[in-house]
Amino acid sequence: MNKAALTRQAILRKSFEIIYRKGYQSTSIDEIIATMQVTKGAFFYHFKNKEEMGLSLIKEVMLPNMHAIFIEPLTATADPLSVIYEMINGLLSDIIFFDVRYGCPAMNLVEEMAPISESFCEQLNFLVKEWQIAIENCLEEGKKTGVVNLDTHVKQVALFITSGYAGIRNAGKIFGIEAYTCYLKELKRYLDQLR
Amino acid sequence: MNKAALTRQAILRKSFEIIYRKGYQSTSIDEIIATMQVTKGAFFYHFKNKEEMGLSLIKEVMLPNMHAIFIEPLTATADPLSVIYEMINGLLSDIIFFDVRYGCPAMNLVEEMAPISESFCEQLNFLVKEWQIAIENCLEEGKKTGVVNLDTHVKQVALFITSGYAGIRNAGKIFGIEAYTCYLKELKRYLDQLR
DNA sequence: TTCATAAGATACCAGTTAGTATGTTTGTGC
DNA sequence: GCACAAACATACTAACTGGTATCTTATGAA
Repeated sequence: MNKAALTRQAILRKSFEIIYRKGYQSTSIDEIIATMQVTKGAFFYHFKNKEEMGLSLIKEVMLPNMHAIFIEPLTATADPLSVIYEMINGLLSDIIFFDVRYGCPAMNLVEEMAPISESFCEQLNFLVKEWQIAIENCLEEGKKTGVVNLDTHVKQVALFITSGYAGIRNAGKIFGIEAYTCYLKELKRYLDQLR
Repeated sequence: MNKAALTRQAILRKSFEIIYRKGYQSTSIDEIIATMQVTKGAFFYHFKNKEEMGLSLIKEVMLPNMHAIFIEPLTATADPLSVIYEMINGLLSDIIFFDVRYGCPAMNLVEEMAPISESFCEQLNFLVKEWQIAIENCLEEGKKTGVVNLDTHVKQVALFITSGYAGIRNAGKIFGIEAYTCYLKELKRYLDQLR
């Protein structure tokens, strides 16, 4: 990768870090470039404005990362319901990419930007839908092998699970990690009941 | 109520309206006062700064309102699980206080402010906890009358439900009301399984 | 060496932000 | 009708916002 591409990626990574903690709108370009060895000229050389940077951030940083963390675990060959539980459990246990105080970067962006930006809404819709479809496929597979009850509505369940995840990330912000462990117990009960 | 108190309340109501649509940090005092016949002097006469206004907004507008919309329905005398379902159904069907694009005012504030303000976090913790406890009591009552399965962990379930609600409000922002109806079906299934 | 372009630095602008300083009106007890 | 404080109104500031215009340096082909 050449120097220009490295600079661009560095800006995106740093932006992601700060936006995760402060939100998109409250993160200023000045703050982003101040915390790294990059100037405003460089920033606007790589992105025509703040919005283009934000959208690039979703496409080039979040989508690949989320794919690895959210969808990859679902390709495991074990019992689908355990696989789904372990994916959520893994997400909530991850303290490298996530912080209980700041919730989930993707869901935070949905909350903040979906209502006020069509472009953000589209990108985030795509991101979350991809996750849901992966869960649906996982459940469908479980139906075939007889692990998942045949009258399970996979779309409904997938939405129920992803919504629950978004919600517990929200609750974690006010209740701390105890909320996570409490939630996981009930999630397990819920998933078992789909057998 | 005297004129001063009316002015104060008018500021809080208008602030609530705008903050619901734009978020707390992105709502400027200038915008609040510009959309009503009040000046900056009046604003800072009633509130020492923006934060005090925000906290007053939670205490004096949201807490009473939420109490009426979130907790009141739970005091119905019907089957507790139906009561809980109808409360969530009522919340998601309400298009007077809520808009699918903007989600839930309370959960939005949690998402935005809990991570960056201890004071907001405390207030919102209190608000959500009150709701959860009302659900717990409702379930406990159901246990007594034999409607709710005795090995149900009421705390777990209450957290699971409130989280799900917060999450579906989030999902609604990107998927629209179809997400609500889809979610409600699975919620019903989930609640029935607690019998 | 020349020179064109990519990549980045510096300084600045116009608009917006929360907050303040200082004024004016309005109500209320006496 | 006077005193005085509560309840506002007006005008301002200092800091910050996204974005631009202009300058400088590195790179690589001819």
